[in-house]
Amino acid sequence: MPELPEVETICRGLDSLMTGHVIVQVELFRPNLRIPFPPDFVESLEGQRVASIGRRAKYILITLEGGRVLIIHLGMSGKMVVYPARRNRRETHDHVVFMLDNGKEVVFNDARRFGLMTLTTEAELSSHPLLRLLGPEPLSDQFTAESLCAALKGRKSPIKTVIMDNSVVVGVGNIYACESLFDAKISPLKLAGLVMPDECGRLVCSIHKVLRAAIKAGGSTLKDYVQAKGDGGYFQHQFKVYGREGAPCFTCHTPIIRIRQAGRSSFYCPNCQKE
DNA sequence: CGGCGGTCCTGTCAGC
DNA sequence: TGCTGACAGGACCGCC
Repeated sequence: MPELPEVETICRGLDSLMTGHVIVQVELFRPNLRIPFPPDFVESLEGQRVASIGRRAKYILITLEGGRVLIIHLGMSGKMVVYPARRNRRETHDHVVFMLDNGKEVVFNDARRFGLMTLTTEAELSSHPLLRLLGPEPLSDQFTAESLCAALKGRKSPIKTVIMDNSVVVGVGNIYACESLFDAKISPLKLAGLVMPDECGRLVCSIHKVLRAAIKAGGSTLKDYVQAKGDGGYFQHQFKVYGREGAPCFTCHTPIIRIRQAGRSSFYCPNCQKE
């Protein structure tokens, strides 16, 4: 499932493919994804020209010239696949097809159906229930050592769980939480409220560094991620701890261990990462 | 209010 | 080979 770097990469791909083009036809192959499609979904999109493509957290935002905004979340397994021309048949788990005025098809395919699509307007975007309570973007000026410190104050959960909390900072999923904590040399088990200001500073720097590197690499490809233009990213080759249980730490050669936190796997080096 | 576990759904892989 | 259970990149909801 795409994390923020993947979503960012997909947005860039979709921008070059869709912006300026008219969506001539929309086909739905099921009545809902994680939530139902709005009743006017198809008619609101057909005939509309794409004005711009944006992103907030892991939500893809497709703004139409008429002022409506299509919100897309890819969930765990969703992908946007582009075909050069209309096809005769569908792939398994193709749920939504957008036909463009240049003949290309943009297809939303999502095996697990944790993804969603809905509509809003530019005016209501920031107060939309899905977006309203989101914390700062990790690569924005709003996410600083000071703001992170303030958000961690008094929190009794482990730091790893807290940086995955979208009200603290958005877009840090399981992979990049593990990788950022390794880079910052902080144990995922350390209680958030005990993370010191200098560690907050390191963690913010590490989140920046890891996300930027991943975006530069075009996202990470695991199993079922496909970039908007059909290419996979290659950041997975740069993982230092994620998925490396039992393998030697690249820094100190201590075996990487895996634990379970809030139902998710955490990978870390018990020697390099301090509590 | 914060934090945790359950849940949505399907596919894949390890182990027997 | 075939079955079973664990696990997978997210995020909401309800319960304590």
